[in-house]
Amino acid sequence: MSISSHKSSPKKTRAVQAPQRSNGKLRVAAILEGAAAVIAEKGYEGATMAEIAARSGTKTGSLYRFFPNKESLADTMLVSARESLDVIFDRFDTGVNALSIRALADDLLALIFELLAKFAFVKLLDAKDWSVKPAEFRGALQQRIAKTLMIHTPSLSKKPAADIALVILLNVKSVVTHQAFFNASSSVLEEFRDMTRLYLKSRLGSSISGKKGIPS
Amino acid sequence: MSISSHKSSPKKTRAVQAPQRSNGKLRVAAILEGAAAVIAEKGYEGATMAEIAARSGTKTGSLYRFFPNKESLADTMLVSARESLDVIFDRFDTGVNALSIRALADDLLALIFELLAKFAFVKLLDAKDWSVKPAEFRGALQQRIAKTLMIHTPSLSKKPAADIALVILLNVKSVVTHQAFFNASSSVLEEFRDMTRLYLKSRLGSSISGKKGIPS
Amino acid sequence: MSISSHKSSPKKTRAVQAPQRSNGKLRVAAILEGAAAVIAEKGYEGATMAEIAARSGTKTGSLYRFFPNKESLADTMLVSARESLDVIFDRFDTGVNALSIRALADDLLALIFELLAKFAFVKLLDAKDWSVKPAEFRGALQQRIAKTLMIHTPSLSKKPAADIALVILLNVKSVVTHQAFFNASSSVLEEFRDMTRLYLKSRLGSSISGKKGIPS
Amino acid sequence: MSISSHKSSPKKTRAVQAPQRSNGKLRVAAILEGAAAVIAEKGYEGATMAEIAARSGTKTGSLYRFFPNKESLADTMLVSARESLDVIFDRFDTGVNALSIRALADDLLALIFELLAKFAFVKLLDAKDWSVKPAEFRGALQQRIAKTLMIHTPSLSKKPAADIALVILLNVKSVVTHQAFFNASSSVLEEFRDMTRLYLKSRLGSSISGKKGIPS
DNA sequence: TATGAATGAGAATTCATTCAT
DNA sequence: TATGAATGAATTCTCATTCAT
Repeated sequence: MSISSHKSSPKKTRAVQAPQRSNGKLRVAAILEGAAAVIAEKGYEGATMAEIAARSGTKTGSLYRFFPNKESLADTMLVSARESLDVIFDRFDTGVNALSIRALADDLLALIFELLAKFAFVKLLDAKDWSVKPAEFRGALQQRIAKTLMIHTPSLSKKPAADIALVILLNVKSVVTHQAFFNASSSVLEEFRDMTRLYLKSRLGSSISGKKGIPS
Repeated sequence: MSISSHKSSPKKTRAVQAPQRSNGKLRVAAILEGAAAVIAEKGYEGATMAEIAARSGTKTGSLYRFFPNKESLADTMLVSARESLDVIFDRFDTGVNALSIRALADDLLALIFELLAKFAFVKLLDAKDWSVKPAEFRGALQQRIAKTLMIHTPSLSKKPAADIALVILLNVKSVVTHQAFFNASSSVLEEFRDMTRLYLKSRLGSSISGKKGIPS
Repeated sequence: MSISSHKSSPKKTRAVQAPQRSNGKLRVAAILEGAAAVIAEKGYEGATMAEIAARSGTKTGSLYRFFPNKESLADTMLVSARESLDVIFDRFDTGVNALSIRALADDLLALIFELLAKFAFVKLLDAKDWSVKPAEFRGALQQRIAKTLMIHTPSLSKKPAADIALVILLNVKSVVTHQAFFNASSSVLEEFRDMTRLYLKSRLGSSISGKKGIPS
Repeated sequence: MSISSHKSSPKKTRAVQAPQRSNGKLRVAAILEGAAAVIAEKGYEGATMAEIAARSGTKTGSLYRFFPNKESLADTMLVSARESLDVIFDRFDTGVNALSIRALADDLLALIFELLAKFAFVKLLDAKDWSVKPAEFRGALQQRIAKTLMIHTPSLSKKPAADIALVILLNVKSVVTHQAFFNASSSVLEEFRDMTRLYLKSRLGSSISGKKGIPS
């Protein structure tokens, strides 16, 4: 997959190559890493190509060798993040059937929490988006959560699953962004975990099939 | 669009385009209003002094007669918003004792929702803050919510009240920012209302003092 | 007429004002003059905003106060040139009836020559155009010449008049650009004058109405 | 598209995309060809080394193995074009004696027209030159035309021959650049052909030596 | 020898802030 | 006092040219 496979808006078409030497691959990796860091910190608009370059040990000119513009650089980050999604969730789904609702809430929260930490740059649902890609990513994540919910509770139909997934996602997001501001290891996480348990029990618990553990 | 028309927002003196014989107070008010509008729309970084001036019926030069720089202008906006807080909440507190937990959840949600709509410029908990003031505002809002909770449930002590307040605040924030992206009339609002009810019942309901209405 | 009245391509819409203080008007005039000089010398692409600014005694930032971008700056030059056209030609038309064909050729050539010298920046029919404006200007000039020809020789119909006008225009252009390269006061001008006489006689002379002087 | 298919252009070895085991000569030829194509299309400034490389089936790095810089690459192009001149004109001169003035005008025009099409990259007499080489090429072409004129009309002395040659050259140039802008099948070509006939008759016709065909 | 990759010097454009009238 | 105007620093993006492998 060529790095520059972003049709996006009718930007200029320049010859931008995927890296072909090991050196180049390293450089691209460094750039993506630097970009992730800077964007996570300052947001898309706030991140400057100069700082991304500096944090990658390059000069801006080199950025443009691999990415046609700032947008495509940020988009590429998201695309690769999206590819990790399935891997991570598929593994999670393996054991999901055995979980009590409470455990499901806890583990799902932890999983997504980790995910958002890893892909901090997403700044999910924040400010203005820089392209369609962030929305696509959010959508993909939501749907993936919904899928997992339906695996756990097969009686759940599509629409409510999507709704519940969104709520869970937003809950994690709340904690994440809050921690960014009050890095205090406050008790918020506990509160949200508890609230999510309550919520999930109310939504998934109606399937009286008591097979899954005893209610807390 | 308010969740439930609790209290229609006041007058709302629109910025005047026509030459405005400057009573300093009026001019400052117009500027703050213009700034609020522009920042709500574009965020702090995205807002330009030129546009703020235009939307206030002034010129950039005049902005600097009243505010030394962009940051102080935005900060002042926040400070004046913070002053409104007490007024609004004090009125709300009047009737809060009579509310069932469910009603408390609903009304509090509606109130904060309105508040965030009115002070949209805060872009609460979003991206990078431009100074300490946004955080201070968030803190003030959280504390004010906590105070109201303690009025409703006197047995509640400070720390848990603050935690609960934060959760409620973040819940509203989730709905607000989500709506900004999917202005779809999605069912998210319902979900969050319900979740908040569950959460509040679990947190405030332990005070068995059944005086407050019948459980839903 | 606002300076920035260029709808052109969907460029960003920034607040660009026409100058309102005498100082500003002077500055704009200086800018246009500087731009004309630089563009005449280096062409549109070759001209940098920095050099235009320098030659106008300004900084690039000020350029953008009056013109939203490079293109509109160049276009404005052309628009004002186009406005001069009618004035100049109308005066010329006054006496055109009395001219012999030979004199018509000579005087018309001289007039257009002067014009192109004055509006050297047009670099008529050269390289890539920067917008539609140059083509419009060329078209306007051609049509204006054609009109004059039809005044002189009323029997001339529209199409041939336009053709002849184009040839004359291109002849002048040849001389002008050639002189730019071989600034030698070579005899080219004489040659072209003579050729144009021959050509005009062949095209306009068929109207045997000998009223206009004796053939050379 | 040639005026009249006097001589179909030679082989025209297309640039090869496939890995080209570099016989230096071949590689250089491919580069020159690519450069000619790109420069003809975008002009000297507009042509990028990257695009020239791409169109030559090479990489920019290799360009610099054969040419020290962009200018020398373009210059070399011109030099090789200049060498073709004599070949083409010598063949033309063979039959030139038999031509009537009218035929001379027509054939010469056609020949130069083809030439300029073939060496389109010259963008003759356009905007700023990139070095002295373009001027030299123009001079060489002019002199070669003058030589042909003197072969046809031996009584013609050097200076007038040069003048006439320049006029003819500029006439073709006018048509060429005009067509670049109004690719319309306009009647300009006819007009210029006719004008050139008139002009040549006036300049060469004085040598009453009626040997050459009947006047049209 | 061929060629990915690196880079430094611009270029256009934006904007907060200052200042003269 | 109000406000046009001036400007310098920053930002995105481009490209000829150099270099290491």
